[in-house]
Amino acid sequence: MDLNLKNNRNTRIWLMKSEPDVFSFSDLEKRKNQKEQWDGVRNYQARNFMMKDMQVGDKVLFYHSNASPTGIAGLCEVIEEAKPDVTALDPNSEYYDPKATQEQPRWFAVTVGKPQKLNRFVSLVELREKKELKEMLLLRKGQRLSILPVTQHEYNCILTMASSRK
DNA sequence: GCCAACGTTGGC
DNA sequence: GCCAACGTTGGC
Repeated sequence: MDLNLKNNRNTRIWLMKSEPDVFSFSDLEKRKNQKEQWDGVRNYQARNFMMKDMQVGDKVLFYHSNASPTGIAGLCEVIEEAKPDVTALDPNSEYYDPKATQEQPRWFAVTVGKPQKLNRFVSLVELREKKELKEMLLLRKGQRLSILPVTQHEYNCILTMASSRK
């Protein structure tokens, strides 16, 4: 499976999926200081993006998954580097991982903030219709990773879509 | 709710 | 290390 997900230092833009029923873009806007640690990720590839590749200042497309409609709900930024995801240590958390310990936290998460509204929601259906986005990882069959790198070109294209009418 | 397409687990 | 069984993701 060649998804071209290798470590890429030029990557400064990411797409992060969240189920709006759990945590939506407007939830981020309402948070104190408008920031939130991206906890609950329990996939190593997504974790490694947060631990190894994401840097403070990276741009993030906030994507609503498992929703109607699904799509890009807003923008935000990485504002703190990855730190231990303490929900893994909490037996009462739905994200509890018995294999995680204080010494070996196992799961890490960046903190995102600076939510920035888009003129409008850009749905997955619309993204699929764009020829320019044909190669976008999000749109690949079987791609389920909850954190994905986005190219500058894809980012620009989506911002243009969001600032213009359907 | 269905189910394709993944990822993870654990026996061997 | 292989791989079947199982669990999860996420669009529809």
